[in-house]
Amino acid sequence: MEQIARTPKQIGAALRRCRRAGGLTQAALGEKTGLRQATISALESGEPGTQLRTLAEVMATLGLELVIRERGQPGKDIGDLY
Amino acid sequence: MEQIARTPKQIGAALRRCRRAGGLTQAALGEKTGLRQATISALESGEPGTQLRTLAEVMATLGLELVIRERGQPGKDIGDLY
DNA sequence: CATCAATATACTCCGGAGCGCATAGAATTG
DNA sequence: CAATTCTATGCGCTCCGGAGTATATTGATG
Repeated sequence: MEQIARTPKQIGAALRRCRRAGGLTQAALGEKTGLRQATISALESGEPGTQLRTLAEVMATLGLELVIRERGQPGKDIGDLY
Repeated sequence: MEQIARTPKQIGAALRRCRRAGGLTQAALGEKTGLRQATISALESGEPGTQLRTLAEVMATLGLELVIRERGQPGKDIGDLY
């Protein structure tokens, strides 16, 4: 499941889906990452002030990585979008 | 060119390559984004405290997007096919 | 419905980001 | 080399994230 994001809101939404896919609650993820549940909530809600450290911590714990690429590259992933 | 990143440092390094690929200086990117050149510098250096708003602003200006996916999906990555 | 789990909000405190501004240091070029 | 461009760093300032803690609000579930 590759999720595309360009804004903090989209990033947060994607992370939320990944967390839920792993059957975790915000509190549980907070435990694993050493972050407060409220911080997870803010991140997933797309608070633009959230720090990269928080994003990285959550991604690492959820086993995720980022691909940085130019916009609208119609690769094969297009199919995964719909 | 798809760049993979898991840490603020790797994110910053990737953005730096993208900026340079576009022939921009930090100052020029700062102009376009409304961010200080020092802020661009910090982001590219991988300061973990950098905010998502800064990342998003820079990505938008450079015409980039993120793909959030699970770590290490070797075969699925068709990016290196062309 | 009632209840319990999950998520969002609120408060104070502290630290650090990003601002304007300025400059030091590094890299590039002639 | 020197000269110029680019990048990193410093200071004072304001603002807000995240910690700790607690409580609302929302969402599932029986």
